[in-house]
Amino acid sequence: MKNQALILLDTVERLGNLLRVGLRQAGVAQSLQPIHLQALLYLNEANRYSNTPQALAEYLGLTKGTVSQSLLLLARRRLIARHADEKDGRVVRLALTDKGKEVLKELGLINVWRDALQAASPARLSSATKVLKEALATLQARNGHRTFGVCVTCRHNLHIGPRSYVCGLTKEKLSSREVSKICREHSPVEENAV
Amino acid sequence: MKNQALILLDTVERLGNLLRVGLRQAGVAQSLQPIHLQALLYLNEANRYSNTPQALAEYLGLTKGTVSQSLLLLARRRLIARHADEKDGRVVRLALTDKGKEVLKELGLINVWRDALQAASPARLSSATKVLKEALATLQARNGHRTFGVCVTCRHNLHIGPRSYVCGLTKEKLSSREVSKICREHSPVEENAV
DNA sequence: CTATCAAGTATCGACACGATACGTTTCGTG
DNA sequence: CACGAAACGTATCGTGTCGATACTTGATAG
Repeated sequence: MKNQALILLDTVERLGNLLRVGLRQAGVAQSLQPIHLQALLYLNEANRYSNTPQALAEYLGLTKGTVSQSLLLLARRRLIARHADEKDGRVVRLALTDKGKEVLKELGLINVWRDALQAASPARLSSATKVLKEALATLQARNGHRTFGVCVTCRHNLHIGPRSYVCGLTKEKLSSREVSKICREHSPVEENAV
Repeated sequence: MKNQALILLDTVERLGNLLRVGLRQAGVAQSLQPIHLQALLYLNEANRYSNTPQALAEYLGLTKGTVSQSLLLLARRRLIARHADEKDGRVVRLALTDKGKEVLKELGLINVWRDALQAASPARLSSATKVLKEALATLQARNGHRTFGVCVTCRHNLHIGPRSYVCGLTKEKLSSREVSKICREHSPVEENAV
C-alpha cells in the first residue's frame, strides 16, 4: 500500500503535465510556447508592483536571463508593451497590449476545467483546493520562493473603509480591483490560530 | 467572486510548475532535464506491455520523434537499456539499468511531499486525490489520451485466485507485483453504480 | 567620486519539441 | 505469394527554452 501523499503527488504531476501539453496545443495557432502563454496569464493578473521581468522570473521559477528572451519575443509580436519606470530607470514595466488580451480571450481556459470538475461538489472542490494551497505554500516557503497571492490574503493589506484599501508596505492606496490581483510582495496572514 | 474550479485550476497549474522546476533542479547534479527524469520514473512503473518508446510518448503527451531523442540520450548515458522485441521486430523494449535505478533513488522524491502535506489529514488527502483523479480521467478521455492506470483498477484485470491474476486482453497471467504497475492498455472500470 | 549592488540585456551552448521524411516490420486482401 | 497499408522507430532540421556568464545601465552608500 503506497503512501496516500505519494498518490496525490503523482496525480498533481500528471495533471500538471496534461495542462502543459494543453497549453502547448492551445498556443500552436498563435505559434506560442507554453511559457509565453504563462507569461501573458501572469501579466494579466499582476498588480502594479509585480509587472516586471524580475517578478515574472520569480513567479515562473526561472532565471531573469531566460525570461528576458521570452519577453523579447512577446514584444516583437506586439503582445506586450515595455516602457521604462518613471522613478527607477533600471526597471521595465510590462503590460498586455490589446492584441495580447485578445490572445488570452481566444484561449478560453475556463472551458478546460468546467466539464472536468462538474461532477465534484463545491464542498469537495473547496476542500481539495485548501489541501493543495497548503502544499503550495509549504513548498514555496521551503524553496525560498515568493507566494504571489492576492492582496486580500496579504498581511500588508489594510481595509480602511468600504472599497478602500492601503498597502502597509508601500503606504499607497489600492482600488478594490487592485486588491484582487497578485503581488510579488505578498506575504500570507498567519493562520496559526484557526 | 471567482469560480471555485478556476482557483483549483490555478493552484494545480502552479503546483505543477513548481514540481517541474524542482525536477529541473534535482536533475542538475546529473545534468538531466525534467523530461529525462519523467521518462525514468515512467519506466520504473511501466509493465511489460508499456515499456516502449510509443507508450512513453503517449504517456507524456509528446510525439514519438521527440521522445526518441530523449531516449537516445538516456541510452548514451547507460541509464536505460534498449533491445528489440522477440515477437515483433518493430518494437523496442526499454528497461532501467542499475545505474538508472540508482539515479531515481538519489532523487528522493518522497521527501518532497512528506512535509508539504503533513498538515493535512488522511481523509482530506483522500478526498482531494479523488477530485483530481476524476479531473485527470475526464481530461484524458476528452483529449483521447490513455489513462495509464494500474491493473488493479482496470476492467481487463481478472482476479482468478489468491495472488493470481490474468489480463483479459492479452490472456496472460500476471504476478501480484505486475498488477500494481501502470499499463498502456488500461481501461478504468465503470463506476456509474456508486 | 567611487565602490557596490540591482535590473535588465546579450551571447553561447545544450537540448526539447514538432514536422517531415525515411526505413523496417507486420498484417490484411486479393 | 505479392502488393499496399499501417505501425514502430529513427534521422534531420528549424525554432525556441533554459542556464551560465559577461556586460550595460542606473541607484545607493560611504
